[in-house]
Amino acid sequence: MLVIYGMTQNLSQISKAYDPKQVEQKTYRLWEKSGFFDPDRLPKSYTLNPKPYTIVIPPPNITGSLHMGHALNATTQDILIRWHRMRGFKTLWLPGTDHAGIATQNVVEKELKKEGKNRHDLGRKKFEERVWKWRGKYGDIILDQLKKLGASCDWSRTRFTMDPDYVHAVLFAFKHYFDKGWIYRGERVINWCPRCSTSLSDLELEYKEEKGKLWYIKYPLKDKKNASVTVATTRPETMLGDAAVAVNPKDTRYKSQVGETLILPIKDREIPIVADKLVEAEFGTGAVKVTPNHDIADFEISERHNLPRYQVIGEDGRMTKMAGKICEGLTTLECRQKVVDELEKLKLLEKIEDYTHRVSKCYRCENTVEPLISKQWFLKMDELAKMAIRAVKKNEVKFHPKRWEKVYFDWLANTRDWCVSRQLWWGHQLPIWYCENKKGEDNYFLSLEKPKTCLKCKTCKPKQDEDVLDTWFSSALWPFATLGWPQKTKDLKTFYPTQVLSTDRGIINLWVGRMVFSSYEFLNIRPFKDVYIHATVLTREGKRMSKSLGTGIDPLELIEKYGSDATRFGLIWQAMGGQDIRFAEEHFLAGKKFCNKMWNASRFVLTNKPPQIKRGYQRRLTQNLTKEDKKFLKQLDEIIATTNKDLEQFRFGQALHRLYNFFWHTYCDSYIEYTKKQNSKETDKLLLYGLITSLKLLHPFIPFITEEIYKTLPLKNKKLLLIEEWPK
RNA sequence: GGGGGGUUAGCUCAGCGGCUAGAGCGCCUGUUUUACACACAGGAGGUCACAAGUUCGAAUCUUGUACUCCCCACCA
Repeated sequence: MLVIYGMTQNLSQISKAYDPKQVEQKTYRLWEKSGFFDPDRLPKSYTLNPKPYTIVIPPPNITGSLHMGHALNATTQDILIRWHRMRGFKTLWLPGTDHAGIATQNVVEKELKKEGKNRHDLGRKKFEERVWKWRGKYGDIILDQLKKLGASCDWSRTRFTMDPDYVHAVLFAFKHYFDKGWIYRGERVINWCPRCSTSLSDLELEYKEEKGKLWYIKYPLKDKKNASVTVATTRPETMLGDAAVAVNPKDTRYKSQVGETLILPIKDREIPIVADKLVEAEFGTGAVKVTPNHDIADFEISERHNLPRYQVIGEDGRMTKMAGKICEGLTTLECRQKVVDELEKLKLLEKIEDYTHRVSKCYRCENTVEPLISKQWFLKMDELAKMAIRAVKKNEVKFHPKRWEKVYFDWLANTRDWCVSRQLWWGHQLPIWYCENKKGEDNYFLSLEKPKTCLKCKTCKPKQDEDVLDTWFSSALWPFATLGWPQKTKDLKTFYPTQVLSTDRGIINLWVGRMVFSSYEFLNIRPFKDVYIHATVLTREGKRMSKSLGTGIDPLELIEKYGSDATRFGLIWQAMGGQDIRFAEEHFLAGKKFCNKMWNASRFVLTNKPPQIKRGYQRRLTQNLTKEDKKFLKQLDEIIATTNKDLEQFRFGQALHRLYNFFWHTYCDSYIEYTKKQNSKETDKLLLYGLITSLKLLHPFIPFITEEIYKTLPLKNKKLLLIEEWPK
């Protein structure tokens, strides 16, 4: 019989092997019940030194379920959070989810498709209701999964980007930019996904190499019989919308021909030859067809040369009336064949070459993106981008590892104005209203509420713009909108700015940059001090993990198999600061073994007449100790120091390796073995003290088992390890 | 086209100017030594991608080469 934690327990009751299933759920409930995830409910000692420490979680999509990236990122953040909480900071980890406009809309549309319906059958309102219903059912699944991992988020502060308060913040921000004159409506060639019927930003594209052809087409000169200029194109169907042929101004082959007129085949339209620096003389024949409405580069050329515009492809991805009778209504691919056939008949097809090129795809549905001219809303980026650059240049925001700032700078320095409108139904609808009576460009106004009367004509019932905002427009406000902005809330005052943003390298520009400038614009302060870019988890073969390819690994299966602590261990064990980690299951096994080792070492210490020591017991070098004791104390001091240092520098893997080594070899192999031959009260105390310290140091990494063992320690006035004092 | 990683034991990775190059997993031999066989004791296994250079000394620094992965970009 032995006395553990104030109650009598049989030795046989303590299992020889550690079983995470017996511990993890139970322990998580204990933490939740304690309320200590909520910084306002932390014990008094935490309010004496009210230094806040805040991390906002990168809000996962409501379509998501936990994948390896989330698991690694959540563990990383939880380590930082638990470490700081134990160090006495007023610690907040704020969770939440993102409505993820296009992604979620697609999921619900797929569901509808199974019922043989589409969103237009329902209508906008019913469709939105349907998405809300979907969200209610599946929207928080991933947050529940994070709990399985041990994430110590303050769930009472969970936010969603479509919460009423959050919607208000988004519209408030839009109005701010609008009033400043930074929001404008314009016609541009944008990336259009015909399947999703929406515009996409450049960052929302994915590229795929595709084998195609390069067609060489002769465009006859108007005034010279039998003479022509040959252009090369991968998309012959777009020639129906050509407005010119362009050559490089320095290209001697064409110099004399600039200004002459060509006859566009099939359409028999007269088009000029223009000189533009964008054209590369080396490509194809050095002469390029210019299709202003269906190519971003061509649009720019057309602006410089004042060319007319012909819209030959519609938003449905089919050829328009303007394409001509023989092509109208055809898909672009059907039309391509038609055009090629016609050209052959006219003997204007010089040659066809095989050609592999990059095709833009929608990042959500993988359909080929169609560049189209369209009226969209833009946010001026020049000032904002400058702010974002300055913040990092002045070290107010730091990237870890540092090299990622280059990705950030490169994008910001070259970015165009941000197309913030999306033709979706799920999202924050633009607070723009159109007058029914007024014509022309000055026919709209902004109103956050539904206007009672039209601000333009005072008589009509204005119609709201149907577009919604880019989902990233709302996530750009995440760090402060979640804390109550634009209201001057207590939370905002207490917890803002946040300390660390931990995220994936894939969204440095999509998200991080935009949060930085938003924060400076609205609060004149950085949103976070450190941006930690965590490793990307790849397959064992070094390929991207992908659900659709079936190469993904489900972290929940790992938790099931090895336990949550071992899963965290396995991820962090490999997170050495490099960019990629290949999935290797043996590291999770190592985690499981390590937990077992801790379990048994603790069993040994606690079943061998453990000494009674006080909770705040601090052993320091004194003359009463043996040589071995002193050595161990020194090693203990060292591991405390290196753990702190590693964590300060985001060296999570290194910290864990050192702790592993310390616990297994220094503590178990060396010190425990030594104490077996030793009969000294001081040594026994030190042995227990060493265990306590190890539990504390390891708690941020493997919180469940350390908490469970701590529970059984013979300490007076014990608290949860969750809020115990970090070793000094 | 531009940029950034990587190449070290069978596998996944540390080490990034200086003791016989390390860990986990795997493998081999032994041990049921009363915390742990998810363990312990011991062991095999590496021209640190290649080449040249700097240095008293290089896996570590420089340059080049090869292979590989990832970003970005308006080569139609």
